[in-house]
Amino acid sequence: MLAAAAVDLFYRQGATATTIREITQACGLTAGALYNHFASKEELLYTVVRDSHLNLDAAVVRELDSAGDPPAKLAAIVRVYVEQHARHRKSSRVANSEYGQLTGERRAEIVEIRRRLRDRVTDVLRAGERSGHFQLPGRDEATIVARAILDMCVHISAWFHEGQPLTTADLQDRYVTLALRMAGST
Amino acid sequence: MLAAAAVDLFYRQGATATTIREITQACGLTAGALYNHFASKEELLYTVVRDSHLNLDAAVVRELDSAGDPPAKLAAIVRVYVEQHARHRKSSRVANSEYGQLTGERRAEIVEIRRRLRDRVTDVLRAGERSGHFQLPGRDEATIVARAILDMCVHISAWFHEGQPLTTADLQDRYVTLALRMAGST
DNA sequence: GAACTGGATAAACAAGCGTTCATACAGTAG
DNA sequence: CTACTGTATGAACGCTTGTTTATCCAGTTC
Repeated sequence: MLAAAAVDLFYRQGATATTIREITQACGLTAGALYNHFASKEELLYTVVRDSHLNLDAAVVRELDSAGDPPAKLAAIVRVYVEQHARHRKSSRVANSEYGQLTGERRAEIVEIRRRLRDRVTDVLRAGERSGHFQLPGRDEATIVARAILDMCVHISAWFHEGQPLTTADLQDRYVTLALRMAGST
Repeated sequence: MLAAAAVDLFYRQGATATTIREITQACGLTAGALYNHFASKEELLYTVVRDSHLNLDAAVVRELDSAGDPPAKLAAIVRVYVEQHARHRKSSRVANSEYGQLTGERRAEIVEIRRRLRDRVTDVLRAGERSGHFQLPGRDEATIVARAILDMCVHISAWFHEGQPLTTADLQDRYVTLALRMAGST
């Protein structure tokens, strides 16, 4: 409940610009009540950001396992990313734009998850390059193309919202096509 | 000088998390001195954000005029975007991630510039679709493909920094290729 | 040299921040 | 009934925030 209110406010105003009193008031509580559930404002942000990243990572792993060749794997990843950033756009956007406010170990943990997520895409692109399924636009380009694909997928959360005429499923189809084209899928 | 220090701090910490005293201290001044140059913290942010947007817009218009067919125009836009977001990554990133903190008329002005920038890309994609240079992945997809291309270009500023082995010029070439592939350039 | 200007200062301001704490109260267990 | 746990409260804490103000000083202009 508190976490949900926090996501909503962080999404609209940014985490730094959002007040403990705003968050608790949105749940009909007073400021002090928050500290029965979270040790600090940063821990609350950390919880929200980590949950979003872990959900995404788990979904990617799940879909990756049940996909076959590199094009199928890339399509699966893109499908998951679009789904996550379209359907849970508030928490996803908070996760992506506010994780930098974390400090120390918490920040390091999130950065590590993000590196892992990026590597999964890079690995698929490299495998596809070797197998001849993909033709990337340069030498050792997998990391760059991975970043480009992820940037375009992640930032859906900044502008998309479900409704006429474009559904999440539509968006998934379009973005899979775009990603495969970027990879030079044959 | 003050604006440059502000860009640097906004880039590293976010605008809300950055203090007037931090900005002025970075220039060897005290807090009050800022108000000889800017009416408020928001006006300082506004100046920084607007300058970045206007520079980008001017560069896009200039290059667009001297490019021929739709593929050349799309390539020109991507070149400008990559250049701007790679070489001036701090101010670009601040412009893109902090403009939402502006309020009222100032915010409306920036939102309008951003819409115009997006429309320039959409128009090129539509023209290329009509002329047969492009084949977009669906019906009336120009707006979506435009967003995807811009998202991937803009967010270079979050991870790129000039150096070995990848130069800005390299990145421009790669991203032009990616964008043309996304548009289904023949 | 008098008048004016632009820009700097230290000090203060009210408001708001995240956080703590003593207290209270409802529900559950023994 | 008693003890305990979980959670809420309101008031306070010390600190920081953006901003204002009276004052000062170095140049420039006449």
